[in-house]
Amino acid sequence: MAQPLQAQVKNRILAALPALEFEMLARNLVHIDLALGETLHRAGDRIEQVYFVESGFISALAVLSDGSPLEIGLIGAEGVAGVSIVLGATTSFSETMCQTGGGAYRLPAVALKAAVAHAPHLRDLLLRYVYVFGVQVAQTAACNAHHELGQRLARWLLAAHDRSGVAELSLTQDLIAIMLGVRRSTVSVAASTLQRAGVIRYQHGRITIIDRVGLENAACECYETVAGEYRNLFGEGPPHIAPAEVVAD
Amino acid sequence: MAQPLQAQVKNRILAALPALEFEMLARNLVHIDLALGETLHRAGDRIEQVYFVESGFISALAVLSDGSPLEIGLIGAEGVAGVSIVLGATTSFSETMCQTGGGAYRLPAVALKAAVAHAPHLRDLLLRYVYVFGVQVAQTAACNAHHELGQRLARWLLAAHDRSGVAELSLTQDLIAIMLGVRRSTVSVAASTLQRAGVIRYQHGRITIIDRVGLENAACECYETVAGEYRNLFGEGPPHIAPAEVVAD
DNA sequence: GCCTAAGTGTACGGTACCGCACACTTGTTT
DNA sequence: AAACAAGTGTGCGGTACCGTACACTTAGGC
Repeated sequence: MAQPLQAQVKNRILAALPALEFEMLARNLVHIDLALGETLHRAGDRIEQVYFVESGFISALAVLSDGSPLEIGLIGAEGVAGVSIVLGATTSFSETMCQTGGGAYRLPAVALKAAVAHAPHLRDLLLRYVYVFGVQVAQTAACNAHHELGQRLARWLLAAHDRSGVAELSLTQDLIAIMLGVRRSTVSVAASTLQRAGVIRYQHGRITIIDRVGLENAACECYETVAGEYRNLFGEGPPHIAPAEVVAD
Repeated sequence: MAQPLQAQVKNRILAALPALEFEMLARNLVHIDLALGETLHRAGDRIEQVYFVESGFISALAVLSDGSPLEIGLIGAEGVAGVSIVLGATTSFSETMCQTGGGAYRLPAVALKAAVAHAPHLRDLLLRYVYVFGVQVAQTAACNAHHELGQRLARWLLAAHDRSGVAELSLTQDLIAIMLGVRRSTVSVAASTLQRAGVIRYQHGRITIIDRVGLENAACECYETVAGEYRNLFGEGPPHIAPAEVVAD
């Protein structure tokens, strides 16, 4: 398991670091494959490792005492799972799990904490990421209270599309329903509406985004609000980015 | 307007600082009175000042594009409004406004940024506060999706009670309805249920908490989850703190 | 090809809250 | 004391989603 070359790293935080700071981490970065459904952090457990996502995306979930999880944010190649250790947290409030299969660079939490103390660019980037992720969570709170499932579903699909970079996602309605905190049958109705409108297509755990613009029109404002914050994270992007390149909502 | 003496400061972050670090801020701290309904930061505006709350409490609101606000978090004497500048943000995502009347120490954002660079305890405390506030927001997202208004109302009243430290609050059902993102008439029903149960009493914009334990029983788990995080913020408190002393959810 | 599990469509009574309206009560102003 | 604004209780049709159940379709293993 050789050290990664920064030029080959897809994670945008790692890629944006000055070479010197990247080298501080590189020794401890281990590339791992993420299986579909794999849990990275369990709610309440110590954060031993952090994960710089390379491909696929990760859900951060709040787990209520009755055991029902609910998604509070998505993490893709723009981010890190377990980043709250840079705020001084030692345990994980949320559960983080991979929804798609993918890859990530794993780094011991202690290594990140140590590096942050001597790598100002890394620290600033991570703190800015914390901020943007916080915006995502806050917008989700408002969205959950105010917007209908059809809009929320469209928003979520867009976010998943942005992060995974692929138009065909392996996702069951069952899973989506858990993420959004609604019945599976409710998702079924909303999804078939989107399908009839021709913006998505799906069969048996495979959702394909056909008409991205149509999906954006079907989504609530929350998508664009959060997407704008993410665009600012790594400096201004072009006004319109190809879907697979976008890092958004 | 003399410099504040640290011993007299009620804000828990300022009070917890080493004397040396407090002195770095003291020159620029200005005590101000917060009027009921006063807005401290407007969504999207630059953060020019931050506010270390001394008394009363402040709501952080997400404002949707249709103009409807929704509360994402409460800030009391345990916290700071505008703290996201320590994450590198320059503008405010949320709107912050005072719900109660109260007081705060105002500090120019640039002064805080400058101090943070040379005051490690201040920086660590602020980052930990950011973390706990984030937990509050995340729990609110889940709560909005899953819990009924009766529970959410009880949770909110407990949080307001903790932060203000007084059992009698000047709050109309109208205001609460906006915070919780529901109709005023829905609050009316839930509130009168709590009143009939004898846990609160209210008339004409004045709510009194009579039975705190009863209120805790009526609230969802979200109260206690977040309260626990806040207890950890300044080190472990005693297992049971007198209501007026609690800094919670 | 057949069997089974996984995934999806649909139905149906029930409930929480919406959206709106209006009457009533309380405190304040003059 | 009268007038008024602010705050609250209540009603009522409408809707989104719950909770649950069941039938149907598709993919994959044998």
